[in-house]
Amino acid sequence: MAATQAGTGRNGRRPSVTDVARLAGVSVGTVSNVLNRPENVAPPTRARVEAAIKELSFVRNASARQLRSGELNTVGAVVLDIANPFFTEMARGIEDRLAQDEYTLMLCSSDENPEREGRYLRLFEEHGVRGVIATPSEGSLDMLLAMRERGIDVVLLDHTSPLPDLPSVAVDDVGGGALATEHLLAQGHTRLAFLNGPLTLRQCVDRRDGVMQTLTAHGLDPATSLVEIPLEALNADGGDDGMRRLLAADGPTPTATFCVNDVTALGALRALRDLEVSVPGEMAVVGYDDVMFANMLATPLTSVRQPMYKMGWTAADMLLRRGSEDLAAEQVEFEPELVVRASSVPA
Amino acid sequence: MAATQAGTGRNGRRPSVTDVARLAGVSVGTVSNVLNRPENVAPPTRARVEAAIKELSFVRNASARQLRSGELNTVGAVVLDIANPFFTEMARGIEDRLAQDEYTLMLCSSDENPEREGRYLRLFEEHGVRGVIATPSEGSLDMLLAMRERGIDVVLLDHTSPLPDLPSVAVDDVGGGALATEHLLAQGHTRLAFLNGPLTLRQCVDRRDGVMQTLTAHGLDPATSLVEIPLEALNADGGDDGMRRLLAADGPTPTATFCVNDVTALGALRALRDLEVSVPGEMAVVGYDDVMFANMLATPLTSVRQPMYKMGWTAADMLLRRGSEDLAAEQVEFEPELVVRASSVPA
DNA sequence: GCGGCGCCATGAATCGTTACACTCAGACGC
DNA sequence: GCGTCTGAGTGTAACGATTCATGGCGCCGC
Repeated sequence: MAATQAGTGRNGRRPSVTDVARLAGVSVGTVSNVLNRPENVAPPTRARVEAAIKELSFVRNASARQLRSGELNTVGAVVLDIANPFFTEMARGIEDRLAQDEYTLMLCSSDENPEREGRYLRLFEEHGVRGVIATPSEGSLDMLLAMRERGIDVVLLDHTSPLPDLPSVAVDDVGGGALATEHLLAQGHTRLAFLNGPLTLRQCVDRRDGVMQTLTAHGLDPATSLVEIPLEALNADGGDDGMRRLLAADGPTPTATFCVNDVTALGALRALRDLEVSVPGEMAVVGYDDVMFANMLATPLTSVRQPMYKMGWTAADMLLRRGSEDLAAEQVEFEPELVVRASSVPA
Repeated sequence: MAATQAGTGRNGRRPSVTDVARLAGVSVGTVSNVLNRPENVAPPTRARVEAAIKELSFVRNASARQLRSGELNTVGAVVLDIANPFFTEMARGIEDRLAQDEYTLMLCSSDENPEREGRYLRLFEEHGVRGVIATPSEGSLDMLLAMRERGIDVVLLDHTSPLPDLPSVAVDDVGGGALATEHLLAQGHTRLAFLNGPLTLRQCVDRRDGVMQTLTAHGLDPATSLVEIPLEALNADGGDDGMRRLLAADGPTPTATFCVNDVTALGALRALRDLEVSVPGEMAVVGYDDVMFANMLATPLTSVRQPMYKMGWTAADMLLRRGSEDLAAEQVEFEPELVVRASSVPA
């Protein structure tokens, strides 16, 4: 009997509290109490209601619930590229911290496309998320600020905050770029290449600044000692293509390449292998992020390490703590760390 | 003036259509029309309403919207592990297909934890998602079936369907396990190891079946020719640990290892490197998935390739097409493909 | 000049849940 | 025996957007 009832699905609309109330012979208020304050309902009544819920396989309607009583335990996050281990590792950190407080995460990937990012942010807001963690691309900052004006907590991730009262978790990317460059200069390289992403991304700009500052600090002129290759895409294929373009270009070929992240470095190494250029002998390579597989590559990759998991965890933590305690905006900045491996130092 | 109005945020509640209507001097119905059927509103009126929307920085409330008019263009997906490139590549496929139809994706990671998976599925249902794409772990299948009874489209991903009318996208994992085993036997190995995940996961069971069938088909007794190592975790550390346990175990050490996926194979290779065991000389290694970095490792990894992106794309496509056309349940099965590299064949 | 037709805009009803003020019965104290 | 208190359950007004039957108004054709 229960089966016939419950199994009908698909045709009628979902059962509501009213249906449950009718079946259990109580009022809707009582059903709501069973759902939300069961201790206020006498055990026999509660049992009857629970039986009715099971019988109808009733599921609360989150929209109605939220419409009536405001808040929702969901946080939205927009990252640049979900296929990049750097971002998924951060996402894990976010998710783990949110799970502690029974929050859930809506994760979206903007593909570095501001329009897509905007669409997701709007969607989050329409859904009434409690807060947003975002790795903004250029132009979307205004939208985030506007959302904050409307009362949605915002934490920037992998992006230093441009405003004192906007919390953020970041890594000193200028320092990271400098770290990589210092290392290559110390190895005796004087002609460097930089495979970089679009300058609409803050990460790319900052790492570039670090490179530039370090070069000039060492008395080198970037115009002659640095070849910049703009990448089509910040993935392995982009890196592969960038390296091929670098090697095909006119003029003296650099002896060392700094890649703006490890995934592109992976592609660059692939191109070097295919073209039979020895690493680090003919071309030293340094990446950025130190993702899981960096130390397991054919040529283990020298990389600038970022504490990805911790960054994500911290961002989520700040968001949740802000919600409850309403404390001042923190701006956490982690220090990058150079991990030297065989791709930049001869054995 | 606009600024003072819009900038107040955080204190009052969000503006509603009523506020917009009042400011524009029209009725709520007209505001709704501007939002949903702008062609039915006279241009001057529309302009007035749009100005009011901007002035108040009004954002639609998705809960109310959905409560009244049913549907919502969101699809939920639960995958086993968001940090595994196999799943993120599938997620990209899903996302790209959904974006074509202006759908959005809520992505969650169950961590192979059925309880967590159940929580996410319930959340999806409460939110009224249009459909769910899931890589189910053991036990959650019942929940998915129940959701389908209640009218939510379900597509299984990376899981063959146990029921004729439940659509699914999968890969022949028995065949994949066989492929790997055939290959190792063809290389002359007779004592194999299998680093496998929990048998609560279908993938692990099927790949194991493929191994077993192949061994017996070749007249080998699994009891003597196969060492099974159950992994603590399906990530690099789990693989590292599993390989160490394998090497430390009593009895003759196998000469070849099949890892249930590439991420664990990466860990296994790491352990072998650290313990100075040569690959493939002393130990051949085969992985599964053929993720992006498999061919770039110190020892390029032989792996069983799965069309990850295409799987995700197809699953999303089936979901969307089902919604509109209401066609019969398809059960797509892709064929795995062995990619031989240096980790299993001496140079 | 009038019926009829489009075009626009209106506003009440509606979705499912929750909060809250309320009733009612029974227990208890004096 | 009367007031009071408590615990259990009730009924209804919100929440915010959408839908749809309704009606006013101007214009066209006969």
